[in-house]
Amino acid sequence: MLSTQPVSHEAGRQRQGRLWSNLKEVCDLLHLPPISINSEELLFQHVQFKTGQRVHTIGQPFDMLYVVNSGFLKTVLIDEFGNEQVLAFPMKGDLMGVDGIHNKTYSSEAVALSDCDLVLLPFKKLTTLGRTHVELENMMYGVMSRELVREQAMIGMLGALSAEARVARFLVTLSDRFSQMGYSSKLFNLRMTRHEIGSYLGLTLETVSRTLSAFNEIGLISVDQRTIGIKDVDALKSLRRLPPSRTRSKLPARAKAAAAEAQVPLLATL
Amino acid sequence: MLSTQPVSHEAGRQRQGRLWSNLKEVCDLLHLPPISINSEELLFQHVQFKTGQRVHTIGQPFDMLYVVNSGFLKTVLIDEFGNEQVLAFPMKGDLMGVDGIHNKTYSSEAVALSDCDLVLLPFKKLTTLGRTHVELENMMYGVMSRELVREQAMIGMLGALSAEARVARFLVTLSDRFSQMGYSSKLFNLRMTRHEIGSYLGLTLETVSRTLSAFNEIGLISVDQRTIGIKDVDALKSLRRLPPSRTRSKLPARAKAAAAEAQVPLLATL
DNA sequence: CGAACCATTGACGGGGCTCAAATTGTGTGG
DNA sequence: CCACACAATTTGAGCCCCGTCAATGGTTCG
Repeated sequence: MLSTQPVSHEAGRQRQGRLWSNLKEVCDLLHLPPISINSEELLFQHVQFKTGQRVHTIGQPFDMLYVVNSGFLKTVLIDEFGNEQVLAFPMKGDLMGVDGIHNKTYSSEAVALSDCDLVLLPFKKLTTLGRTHVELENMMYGVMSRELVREQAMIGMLGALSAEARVARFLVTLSDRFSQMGYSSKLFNLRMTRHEIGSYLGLTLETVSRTLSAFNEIGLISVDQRTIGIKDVDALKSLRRLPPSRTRSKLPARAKAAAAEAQVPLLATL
Repeated sequence: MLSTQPVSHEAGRQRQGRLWSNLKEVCDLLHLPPISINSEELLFQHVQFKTGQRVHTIGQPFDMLYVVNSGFLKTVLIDEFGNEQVLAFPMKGDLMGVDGIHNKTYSSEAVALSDCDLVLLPFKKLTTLGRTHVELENMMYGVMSRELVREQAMIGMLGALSAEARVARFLVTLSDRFSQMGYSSKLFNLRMTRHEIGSYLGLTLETVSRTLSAFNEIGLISVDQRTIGIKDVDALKSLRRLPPSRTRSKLPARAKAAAAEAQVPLLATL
């Protein structure tokens, strides 16, 4: 039902019956300092996608980047057996399509999980413009680097955290994102299935479901189908565990602040 | 010992007592089409690092990209407990430092696993130059996008493959890389410890060790400490398994070629 | 209103982590 | 060059987390 999703598109204006955004609005969306560019007339077109529609598919010729203005999506890899591997859940302010630059074809698939409004960024246009506007060029590099850092963090999580910790982090991250977007950080609806969450976190859907139920029972959250209430953010944030432990480096003087106080004793002890 | 490591540096020339490379040589190193740029005099300095030395550390101000000309390294994340998470094992032709563009500080640490020779690419110089040379700019975007795609594949692996499959893939990838570099693809030395491999693959060092021993026993490889002999590449390549299975998408008509013939029945059945 | 799809929960087993010890390799100082 | 300390690797035993299989009920949508 998407009841909590706003229909208003702050960024964007009508023109020729469609929505368009100027560069400043795109920068705002990406959480980047606005670029003082003379060409105020530079506009980017929006496109709408309905739930279930594909924004781009694997192998499709690349020519566009996309910025999410509203709505929720998933990006997935498809392996040789047809299995989906969820890579991310892009939402407002996220950039999509960067993986297509290399090879000139998209290497992932983007699917709308709800009705979406996306800003189209023709890549050629962007680079051409960047050549004369240093700030734009820096923005491009910055955004791509940010994506890379994000993925590195993801690798770190998949490589080092337990199922409980992954789910907890997932919830905290979602909460933060919703908060950024002006929604409640304490109560929100998941736009994806347990299956998709599991794929994203490297877990099965049953483990995701069980972990959510466990969090619910000990009062960290409330769960009702796709409605999640965050009850104890701090507990969720500090919930860790190190299955591949003994992975400690021998340079203890490194942790910026061994300020990691006593951790929640994890669920098993309850 | 590094007995199999060549001391020669194909790319690079002496000048002022140091090694320098021009743009064409850098492109070759990165496996990119050579850029026909007029400034033949454009040279990039090399720097040498000894085993154990850090190329850059987390938080250090960013201003350089690095291309590996020879030697082996690891890039790592450090979590709040001081634990290392290995992100990659850069070797000849790999680019390092891209994660530093965003935030102007490196978000990972690069450590030399052997004596190394790196080409320094001052980022400012690169972008400035890219503004007047479209090809160079495209190269920059392309390389960054390639890194991103690589990390996406890594996420897919960590999220979907069993321990055996991860180790098998790791070996095949290494074999390919060594082959590319002109070494034997059938016999090579690991430059990293079991611990580092485990961190990279999201496993414990014991699991890595046991898996290698198991591969050895069934004749897929030979193992003697850090010397690996590849006996049956095809078996290693086709060795998969899908712990988070049932992850099959409901659109079976997708797999580009259900050409996935019968797989090796995995170790457990032997 | 029925047919998918989705979520929850239980039972069970095994893959991989933990703890432990023995062996071998590696680096450093005398 | 050798001896010693330490790091790396291997291997075993045990167990627990989480994947697998299965059944039920709820939700959605044509």
